[in-house]
Amino acid sequence: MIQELKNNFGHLFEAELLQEINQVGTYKDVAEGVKMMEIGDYVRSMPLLISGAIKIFREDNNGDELLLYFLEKGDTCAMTLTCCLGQTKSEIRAIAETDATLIMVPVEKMEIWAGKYKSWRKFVFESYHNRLNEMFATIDSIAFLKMDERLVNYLKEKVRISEGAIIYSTHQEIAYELHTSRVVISRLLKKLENLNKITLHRNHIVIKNI
Amino acid sequence: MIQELKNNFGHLFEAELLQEINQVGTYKDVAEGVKMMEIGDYVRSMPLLISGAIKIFREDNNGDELLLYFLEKGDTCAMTLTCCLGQTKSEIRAIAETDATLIMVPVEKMEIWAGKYKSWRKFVFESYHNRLNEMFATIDSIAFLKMDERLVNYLKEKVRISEGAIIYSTHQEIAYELHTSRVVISRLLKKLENLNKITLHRNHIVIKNI
DNA sequence: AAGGAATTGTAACATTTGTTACTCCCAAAA
DNA sequence: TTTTGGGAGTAACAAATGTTACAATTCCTT
Repeated sequence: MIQELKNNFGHLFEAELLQEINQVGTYKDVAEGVKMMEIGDYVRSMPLLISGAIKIFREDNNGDELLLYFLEKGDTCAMTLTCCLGQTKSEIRAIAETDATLIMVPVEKMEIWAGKYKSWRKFVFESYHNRLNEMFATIDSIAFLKMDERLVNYLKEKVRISEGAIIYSTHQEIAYELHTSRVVISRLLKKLENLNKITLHRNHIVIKNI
Repeated sequence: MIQELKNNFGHLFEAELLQEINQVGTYKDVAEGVKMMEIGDYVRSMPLLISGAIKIFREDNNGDELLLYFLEKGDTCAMTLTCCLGQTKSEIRAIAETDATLIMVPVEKMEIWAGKYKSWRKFVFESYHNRLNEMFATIDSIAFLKMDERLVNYLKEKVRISEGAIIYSTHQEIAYELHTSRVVISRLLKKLENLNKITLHRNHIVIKNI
């Protein structure tokens, strides 16, 4: 594990901290599609993402979902950070977008390290900063953009995350994540296909030049 | 100033930290309507809000605004926190919603105190947590609610912040903050008036039973 | 007092988004 | 092979929101 740690967090943390993480952290593999955290859950450990991607959702009272953002290699979950300290429930749902590997760190360490290591503080603050910025991007998207532009951004993000030009999603799944209806997504996707930006297939979409 | 500090932050910080804040912080009064931070600004000091309320805006490329949330007594600005450390620009605009008083703390202290005082770390983490939760509320609002419900929530929040049943805003101002058009707001306000929940006047709105 | 700007009310219409209903197609299961 | 269910295409319609236009009112300035 220490090697994985160095590869992904070596530039952030000093050797001593890496060593501590190595001692108390536990390795964890998560398969694509697995729910890693549910709204209302209490959090007992803090994830450091080594590989793969996690998608973070918000849900309203009617069970309607909205994709907020993705976590990637080198990220951690900002919600976890304060949930630990404050003993509050999770406000979000986390689902593995791809197969992922993480290191789980016991929550007690988080606060201890924050007092002990400047690099850890920097990491935690930057995590918050990144998450806030992603929330801003999400808000910009839903507040200022129309659904067709939101869809294009979504497709771009999916391509970036999956590192391939094929998106394996159904129209219904996309509709859930953007909080709209399947018919609306089908309509807009068809427009994009007519513009020669994508090609549509059953269960997958090929991105050509978005 | 030390007395103001004790009143507003005494339950959070130990005496030694209060003393430090008192030594390096400077008092600042801000009049209602004054712009306190602009998008793109670099931040050099961190505000601790003693009284009054600050409204935080997001803006898109076309200059369209959206109200994100309010800061109140005992709050600080989460953006400032990481902008300081990371030397990044502000992503938001801050405008005094009411007359306000704050204590400005030099940014260098923030990181130093984070290493030195557990209570300061707790304060900073909780600030992030609160801001994230406010962003969630904002996202819920624009993603899941229709404009009439958003408007009602907005009016409730305004009443709460101003601690009075009269809102001194024009329809146009409300439209800007909710990122819609004046006509839409006038239409919805009129409906609320017909439901006997508010009464409309030139330049102000009386909230009866929302 | 007159003029002008800001505020509000309202109608008419356009656009965007959501909903319903039906079709066809494909793939896995029986 | 037939059945079954999910995925996708599309039309028709409904609802929500945005836009334009104009009138009426109030307030401030000249």
